[in-house]
Amino acid sequence: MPDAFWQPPSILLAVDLVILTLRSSKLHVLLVERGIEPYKGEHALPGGFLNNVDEGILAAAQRELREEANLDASQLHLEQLGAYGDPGRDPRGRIVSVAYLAIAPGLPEPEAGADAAGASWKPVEEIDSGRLELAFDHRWILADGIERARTKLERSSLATAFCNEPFTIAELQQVYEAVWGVELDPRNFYRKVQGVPGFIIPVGAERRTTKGRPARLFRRGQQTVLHPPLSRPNPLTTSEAN
Amino acid sequence: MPDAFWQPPSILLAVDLVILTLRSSKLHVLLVERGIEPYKGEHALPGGFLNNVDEGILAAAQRELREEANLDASQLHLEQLGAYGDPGRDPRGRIVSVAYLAIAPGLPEPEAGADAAGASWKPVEEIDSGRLELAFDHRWILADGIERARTKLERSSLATAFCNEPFTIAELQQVYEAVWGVELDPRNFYRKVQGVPGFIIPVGAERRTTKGRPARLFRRGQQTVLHPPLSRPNPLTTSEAN
DNA sequence: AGAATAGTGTCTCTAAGACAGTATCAA
DNA sequence: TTGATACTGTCTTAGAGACACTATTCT
Repeated sequence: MPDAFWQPPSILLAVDLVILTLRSSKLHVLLVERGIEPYKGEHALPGGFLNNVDEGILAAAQRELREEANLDASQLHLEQLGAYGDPGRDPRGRIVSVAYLAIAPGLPEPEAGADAAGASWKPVEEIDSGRLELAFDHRWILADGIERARTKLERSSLATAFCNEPFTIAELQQVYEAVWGVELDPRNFYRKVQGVPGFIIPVGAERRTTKGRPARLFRRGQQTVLHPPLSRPNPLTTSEAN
Repeated sequence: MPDAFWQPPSILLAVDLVILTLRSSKLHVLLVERGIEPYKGEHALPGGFLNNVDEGILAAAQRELREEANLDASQLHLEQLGAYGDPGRDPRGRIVSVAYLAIAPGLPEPEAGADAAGASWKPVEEIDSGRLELAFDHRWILADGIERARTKLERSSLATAFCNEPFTIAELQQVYEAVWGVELDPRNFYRKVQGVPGFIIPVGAERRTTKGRPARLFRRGQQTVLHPPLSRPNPLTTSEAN
């Protein structure tokens, strides 16, 4: 029990970014190679400390997005994941990190030529298969970010944040398949996506150059909450797993 | 851009608790009356600073749950909501608060006879109708907590955390009705709830004393993710609202 | 018997999933 | 024409919602 002379402890606050995108139909995350100790040379989520005591947490996340990933926060989906503050998560001392989830469309440049050298997109599969290790507790932050994206695809229009406008329905389907890690029937996907009012809007001009029949082009609709939802295929229940 | 002599700013870290329960079929939240400035005399969420630099954030939340609400964290659902750290949210300086959502079954005692005098259950309706104002940004934290509970009722067994065991299906229905703020058809509710494998388990002994036919009693099942989900009645879409 | 609460059955409609078939391009 | 991709239609089944009905208690 704190007495009259007790003072609350001071803590260092950082932000970390889980930036997801789709590259060649696979879910990727932006990682940086750490230039300083601890974990020097290892891969980590981009992030950093608050600049000063007056900087907002979201503002810090937006700044890091620009500095470390060369991305413009105003064009991206950005939401808070939560605070990660286990004592001992950072060997330098008590550091609490607020993690943010950012969703970016496929970028033209392979990676950002930003301040932080060594930023690169990595397939998330390499991390949760254990082939690629992350510094600190970033593996768990990433897992939480992916899980957040997975569930939000069902009832929100988050999937369109992975796409450059205009996009085709097949591109949108690739988003769902990559994030959920499943295959979807294109025919049913077409019907369902088109049936959600305000999800995607056909842009007058159609077609695009590939092989085969040209696809209609769409842009994001105004609706952010999807009804009916695009439900994820049944996860196995514990009783069904055998 | 930080130079070589730059040091990250130190910050004070607090935890705040959104503790929800059901009292006479209405959703209630536990509030304390602040005994010190700022906002002295006003209502606020229970919470407080980290005790020391080695205390975990979750541990601090569990401690506050015990100190301020006299509740045993090991018996309760407790999950993190997120970090609230806008500069200016606390007039004492830069204080970042990590909010937690706790779900408690209806307690036998009307309120906790704990250290913090003046703790009391308030209907959440009084707050978001604006009749009761909260200190700091606690109104928004509470709103986020309620929203989290609402969405988690659909796909998780969170609803049972509001119930003392054993419980009846009608009691469980009241949870859904109070949190969602809707009326549900009891007959359809029975069918759906019973149809979710592992959600609720009939405890051998049935019946209970009321007026009318005795109700069968249930306890929580082992399944935490519900399939099929209990879907919330359609929110009006923007196009439907007129 | 009547009121009250608990629980079942049945019908309709929407939406999910499976899958056949058609359309429009390039080579 | 063939191959490839885009898109449409149709059937079956699961689940949502509406609502009539039966069951078991108390007074």
